[in-house]
Amino acid sequence: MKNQVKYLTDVLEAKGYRLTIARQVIAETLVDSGSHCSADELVDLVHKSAPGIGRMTVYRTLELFCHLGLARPIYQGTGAAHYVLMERGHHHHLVCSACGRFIEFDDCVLEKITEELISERFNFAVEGHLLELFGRCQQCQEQYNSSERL
Amino acid sequence: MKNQVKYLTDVLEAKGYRLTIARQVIAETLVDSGSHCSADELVDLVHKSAPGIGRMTVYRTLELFCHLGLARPIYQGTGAAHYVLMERGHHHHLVCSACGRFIEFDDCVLEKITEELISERFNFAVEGHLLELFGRCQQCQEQYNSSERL
DNA sequence: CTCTGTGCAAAGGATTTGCACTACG
DNA sequence: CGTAGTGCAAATCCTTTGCACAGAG
Repeated sequence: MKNQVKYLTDVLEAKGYRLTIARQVIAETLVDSGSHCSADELVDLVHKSAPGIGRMTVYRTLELFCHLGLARPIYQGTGAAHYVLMERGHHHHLVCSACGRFIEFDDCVLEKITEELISERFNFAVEGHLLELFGRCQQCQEQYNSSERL
Repeated sequence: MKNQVKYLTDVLEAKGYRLTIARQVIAETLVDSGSHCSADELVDLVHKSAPGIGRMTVYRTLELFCHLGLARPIYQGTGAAHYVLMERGHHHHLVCSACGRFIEFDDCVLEKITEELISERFNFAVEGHLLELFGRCQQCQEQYNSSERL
């Protein structure tokens, strides 16, 4: 987890971006949050350890992370976008279509093969991927039928 | 492609939603667009064939499609969310991190296996997935080095 | 006929500028 | 020291309500 933060800051420096207090705090907070939260939640969390850091800085840092392939915005259809960290370029999670719960997992063997195939077929230099699986989590399979209306 | 539209409208009816002109036009337009556009673009496209259909109806229909697992919003980090159709619950594309170009593809063999593994391990009823691969498309590999700044 | 779906306009949020100030390297 | 990064507030843009009307079944 500490390593994860170091990786983020190392990439920043390697690309010639300045390693500021704000960016460090934001990186730490994002990792601590479980690598998954909205910009707004992140602003609140950051304020707990460093009240001086502005909302804008959080937005801009997230944008920077995305630009560098370190994070990715995902949109849940309502409200604000969420940001997920892409550890070593990868992120996987399950999204429950009933309760919206996220279940993070880290299993990359099959996707590796996919990447190689794609890389060849489309002449596309794959740098990472996001795999989202949609369905019903255990609780929601028990609680609901599949027919609740919008 | 025609089948794709029929599938969408069939699901609507099967779930007890009314099959209105507006929904039909929106489904057709979304499929014609290549199953991938922003709400705003879709409003404009829909207006070309049916000027009477309001912006709200497009938003609400997209929300409905997402609720039914027929579409998925994706967020590119700037501006409006894009919506992609999930054909038979699946969608795959490549995103170029330099030019933002999308390359759609349809290759599902490996993911099938992944779904089964996940399903067992997490007791999660997988209904579909979205796989996004990030990297450089052919043109961008030729044109840029990997170090352009934000 | 009844209830779901639609359209409009206004409200509500999230995200993005513009610009002076701060601080990393 | 110079430039990249920051913070604030105002502006912008996307998306969502509220409510009366229209149309599908």
